Amino acid sequence: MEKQARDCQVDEALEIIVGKWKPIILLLLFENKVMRFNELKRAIPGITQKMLTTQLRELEEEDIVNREVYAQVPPKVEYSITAYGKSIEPVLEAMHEWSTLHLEHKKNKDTKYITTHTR
Amino acid sequence: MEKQARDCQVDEALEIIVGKWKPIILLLLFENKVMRFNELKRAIPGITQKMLTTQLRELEEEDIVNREVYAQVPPKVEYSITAYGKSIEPVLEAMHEWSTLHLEHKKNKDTKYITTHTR
DNA sequence: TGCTATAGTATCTTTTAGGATACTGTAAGG
DNA sequence: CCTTACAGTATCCTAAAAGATACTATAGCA
Repeated sequence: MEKQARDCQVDEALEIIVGKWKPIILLLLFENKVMRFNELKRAIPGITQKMLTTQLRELEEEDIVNREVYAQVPPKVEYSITAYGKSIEPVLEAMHEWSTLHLEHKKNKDTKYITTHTR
Repeated sequence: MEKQARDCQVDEALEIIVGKWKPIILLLLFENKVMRFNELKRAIPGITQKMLTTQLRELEEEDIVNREVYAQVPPKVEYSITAYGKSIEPVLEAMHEWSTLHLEHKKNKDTKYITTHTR
């Protein structure tokens, strides 16, 4: 039953990355090192405050993202990737590379479909 | 706005792999090359027929998995990874590796927690 | 004659993720 | 005194994913 064991481990990684906004949050933090809450919000069109909060909390919970609160008014909260969080970058990169390939593959299928069924 | 472009591409990969049973299905097919429907079902404890069917159909749709039907009774249907599907293996592997690390990381956190709060 | 194996469908219900909207407190600036 | 920026909560609602359960056809076997 070693197959199940392996599966569980893949699921572990998935749980971190899955979430509609997590990949983009991580990519932004990898690029910019440190970002404030509203900075992230502005950089991610379409996200609501609630969604940004919950996704960040989940990433924080898993020790991927660091949250630093400054005792100021108006509030200032900075997010960054933890030392441990950096270890996930290769996974994002593998996915990014494959996605590029996949988009290409889909494009070709579509083209084929169109030329086959039109004249 | 190159950030959004990158994000979209990661999402592409995620859509393929996400689905509660897709990783284990893919891992099994990578290992065993060819498997019949019920063979998969028996290898994945807890999955229902409906779930197995829908997940396989989605993978087939994306050209990751091949479905071969034999005109027999009782039916015989064989599933395998397509040539294109093989290209996704590095992604699974990156995730698998990181997951191992992550489990280790979590274990350490838990241990720390326990020793800190008991006596 | 009934039973089994195979590879599914068809329905219905539950669970979870995601989203819309409104609200909070407080300092600085006009 | 009113408004803005900031970083959130609190509620409610919808849509999508997942799950439970029952059903299908048919050849071969005892």
